[in-house]
Amino acid sequence: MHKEEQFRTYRGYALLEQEIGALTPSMEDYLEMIYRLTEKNGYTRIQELAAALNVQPSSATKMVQRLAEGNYLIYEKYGVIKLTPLGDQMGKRLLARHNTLVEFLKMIGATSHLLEDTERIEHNVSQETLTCISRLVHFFREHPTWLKAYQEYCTRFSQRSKL
Amino acid sequence: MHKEEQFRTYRGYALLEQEIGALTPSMEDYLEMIYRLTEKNGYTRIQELAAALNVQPSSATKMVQRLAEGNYLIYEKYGVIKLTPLGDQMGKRLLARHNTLVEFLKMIGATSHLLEDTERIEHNVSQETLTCISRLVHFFREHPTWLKAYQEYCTRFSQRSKL
DNA sequence: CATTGAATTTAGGAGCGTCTAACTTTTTTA
DNA sequence: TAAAAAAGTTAGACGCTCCTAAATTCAATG
Repeated sequence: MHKEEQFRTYRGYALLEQEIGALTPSMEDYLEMIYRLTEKNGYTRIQELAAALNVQPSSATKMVQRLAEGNYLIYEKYGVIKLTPLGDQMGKRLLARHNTLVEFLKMIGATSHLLEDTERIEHNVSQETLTCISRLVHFFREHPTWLKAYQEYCTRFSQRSKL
Repeated sequence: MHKEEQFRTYRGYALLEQEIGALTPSMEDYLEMIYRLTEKNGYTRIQELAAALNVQPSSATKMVQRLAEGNYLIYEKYGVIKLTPLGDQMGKRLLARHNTLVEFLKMIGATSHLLEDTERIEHNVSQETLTCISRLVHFFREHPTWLKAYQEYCTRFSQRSKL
């Protein structure tokens, strides 16, 4: 009746993804950051990466080695990190996804945990959902009046809850 | 300059949460499901829970023991699972969060991975963001014309991309 | 009430992603 | 160019959550 057989735990979905060879959330984080850091000079280094992500260099080394195995980047011991075409493409997509979510959250007024919410949500959104969100952003951009109406609606709401 | 020091990996945020004693995503999944299953009879059992979440009974046992330690539920070996007031309150909140996200995703047309996206996003949304999303849902409910406008906007979009 | 079968628990192992500590390599500096 | 400092690697440990296999307890049946 309730078709509840389909439910999985959070971990369960993560394991499913693994099976189909997808990037883990952490791999996505590293790749996205490498893409950012790479924009300036065409490469980045372990330390810069580790600092940007708030992890220890040893963690960065390990992950970079994994990403190199997956052909997302070129890396030799003690050397420089460069993206392959595959990694570059992936990084671009990850960054675009990130930015779409930032725009969306800003738009709806969810700004105080903006970075954290984005970082956490981005790994958990299907392509389809991302497309819908992107359209919503564009829609409101093209109809600023309605966006304003929403924002006023929010203001009224929060004043009411102060009573 | 770029204030990138604040970035963390997905794992990094998870570890931060642990430190402040929050529930892990998996704990939330179990609690939410126990809440659902409990609605009917006031209790549930290991097996029912495991089946509903697509995990092995041994995994469910372990987690239930952890949740019992955290005072979210009452459980004795080989017995029945019942929520404490704390667990009940938490479960209610988790389910409400789940439902809010479902409504939102439906509204924007992200329906083909509805369950999975919801399950994955729900653990990663701050209270503030959830509030904003909830308001957006209510806003569109009160202004069905604008919702329809958005949906038509989407239709136009997808037709364009078919060309 | 003894047996059988279902439900549950325990024990132990695996992968992920983090850490610390110790070691190695590279770079800088004097 | 030799010593010191910085950068990077390796090894080993930990917690989370899952699994399988084996042991245990409970419930049902004859």
